[in-house]
Amino acid sequence: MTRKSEDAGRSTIRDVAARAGVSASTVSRVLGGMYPVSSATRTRVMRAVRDLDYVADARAKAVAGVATPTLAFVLEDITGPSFALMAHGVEREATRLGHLCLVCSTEGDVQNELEFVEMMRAQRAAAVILVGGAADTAEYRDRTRRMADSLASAGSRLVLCGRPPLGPGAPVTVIEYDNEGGAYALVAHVLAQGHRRVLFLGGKSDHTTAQGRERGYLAAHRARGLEPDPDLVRHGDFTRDSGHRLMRGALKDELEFTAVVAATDMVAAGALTALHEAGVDVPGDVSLAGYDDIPFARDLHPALTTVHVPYEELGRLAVRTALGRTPENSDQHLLLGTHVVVRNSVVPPRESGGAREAASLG
Amino acid sequence: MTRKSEDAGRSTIRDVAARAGVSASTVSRVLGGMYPVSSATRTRVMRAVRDLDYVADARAKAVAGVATPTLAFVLEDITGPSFALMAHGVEREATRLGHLCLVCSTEGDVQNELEFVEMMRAQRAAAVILVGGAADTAEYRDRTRRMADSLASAGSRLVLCGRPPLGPGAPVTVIEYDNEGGAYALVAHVLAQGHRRVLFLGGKSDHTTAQGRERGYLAAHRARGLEPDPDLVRHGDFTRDSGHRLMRGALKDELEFTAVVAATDMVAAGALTALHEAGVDVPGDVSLAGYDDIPFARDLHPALTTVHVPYEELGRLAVRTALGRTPENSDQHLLLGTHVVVRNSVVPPRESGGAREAASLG
DNA sequence: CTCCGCTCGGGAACCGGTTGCTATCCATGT
DNA sequence: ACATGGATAGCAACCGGTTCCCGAGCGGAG
Repeated sequence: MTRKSEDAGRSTIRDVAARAGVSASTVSRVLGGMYPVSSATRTRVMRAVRDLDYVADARAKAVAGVATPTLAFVLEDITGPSFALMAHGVEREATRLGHLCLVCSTEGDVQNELEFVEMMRAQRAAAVILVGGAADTAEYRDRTRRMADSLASAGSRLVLCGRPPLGPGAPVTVIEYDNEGGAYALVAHVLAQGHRRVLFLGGKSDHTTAQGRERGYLAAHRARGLEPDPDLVRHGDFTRDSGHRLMRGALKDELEFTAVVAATDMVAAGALTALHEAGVDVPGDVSLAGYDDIPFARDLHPALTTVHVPYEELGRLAVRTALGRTPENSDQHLLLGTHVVVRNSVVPPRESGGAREAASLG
Repeated sequence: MTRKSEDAGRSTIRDVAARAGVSASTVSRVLGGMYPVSSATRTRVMRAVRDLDYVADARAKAVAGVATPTLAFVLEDITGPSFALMAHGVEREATRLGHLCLVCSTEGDVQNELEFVEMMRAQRAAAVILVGGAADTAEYRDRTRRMADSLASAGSRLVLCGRPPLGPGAPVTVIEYDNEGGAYALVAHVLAQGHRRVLFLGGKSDHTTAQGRERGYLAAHRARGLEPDPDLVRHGDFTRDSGHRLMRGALKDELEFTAVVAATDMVAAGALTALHEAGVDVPGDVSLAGYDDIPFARDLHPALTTVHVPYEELGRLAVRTALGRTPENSDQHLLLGTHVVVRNSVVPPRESGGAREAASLG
């Protein structure tokens, strides 16, 4: 009868006070715990709190100066495995540090991003983490710079996570991974197996992540004194469907190659399926490599050789750095390492063969 | 010089008022837009707002009665593909409806869940969405019921999404999908191909989602007058590693079967890899089916026959229903359909053969 | 028997907004 | 010329908390 029968909506601290026969200040103090209160009073108050199922309004507390620290992260689409990994890292670390965690997916729309950052400023979020590559245009830098300043002047902080850094002096924390280096190492590995015509299935050509991986591809060739045939690099996006489409196109064009390097594991997965559909054996006829080392990579058949990116760690680091209190490290820029993980999808080429013959036999 | 030179932290509405030479009320009104203000005043105020880069504190607004609607969802681990899909649906629909979106992953810890729900109550979230199966114990019902009441009395709402429903009368919205039905249809399909010994790789035996799928497996057999060999159902969890381990175990035990039904696509992926490793051909020697229809399922080789679950729609519906204003539909319970999607991993069994012989030959 | 200091609780101001009520100004209508 | 009223802007109260400051009661020391 007593317990929670008198709901009728959220109760205030004054309701509790009235029920306990004390003042609101006293309730606040026993809940705060940092103030001497007689145990009799404490008991009465606690009882009233339980009876009313009272929880102090976090927004009101915030206004009064006792904020619930909050942090936001925005990505394009949480559905992508590598994004999900980062999100997980961010979320874990944030809650470990006692922060609430707001998400927003922009679906690639700049306008959404802008609006969301504005909301976060209104929420007085401790930090806003922008995740994932983007086109590095002047407009991008300008816009992002403005967000950074705006956030900074509100006592908040912008974090760029795997996203093109701004010029120096911007109040921004940047966490990246060695994107180009990973691609370089991977392609070097493929080349070392003896492949000479390796097809590159890239992403959008203005997307910095895609660019970095393509640069690695080129650099690895040049380091061996090779100049890759321009016909061998094709552009799409980072989706599974793009890999499938691009691969089918390459097959139809009767392009000659003995290995394929995909810009992401998703692209590789699509490409692999297209290869299977065309009757091309992987890695027998054609070797295949991916990028990201998403959990699924090892369950592809053959298990995918790829480059490991510490996505979850990236996310964790992003929040730890953003929330790091030391003021001297204000404009940090971190770079995490990547490494290739060798599985079964890349082997030396046959003396003769490759995609063209395999497909025409199929 | 003028612009944003006078940062020094967030500015208040009174700063803006002072700079524009008006009162705080006036600033509030021009920002609110719903009150007649002379255009001269409006201009001065807007200019001050821009100069100071002012954004009203959302928490203060909330206290004053103009809340930013917020909604929370909590899941075990956003890294799982089906969870990610639901998260995406939730997030999309929430922002479409103008809500902010808080996340929390519990890592399976009940304590975390409880604490988070309490925070959400303090935040006055419009709804809290609990995602993913759980053990349906008395303790679970009791605890969840308590959360529901607590939230309800604070004017909020608990949504159970793919999670065991409470008894009637609980102030809860439940969104489920036809878990057992999907499994039934899938196993019926496998049986219809002629398989008689089908191995079931299940999840935790107290987990309701796992139970539902297992019930479907059993029911499909019985509908045909078959009683499956108890040795053919094995329990693990819903991870890729579990599938791998279970499959290896079954192979080592020289269990006889011609088809495998995995409780999730992840489990199927692990099992498939184990099968490949043992030199068993899929679907030649053994057929394989999964559950969830995660995007990756069709890039497995062979492309995985599985049952499609409308996860994203589930998430969208969860928020739409939770936020649905009609008060008559207070204790809603929705059930979404599932359907099997036939790909290449299930074919009729060979006259003789199956896993045992294939493995011993390999 | 005072006086002092400590413990404990209440009143009121404040946080950063919103909004009801009121006062002023100015342009009409007659 | 005066009443009338619409358009604007300001004052002050309020939202739900926290905390500063102060006073009351009480026990021990001098």
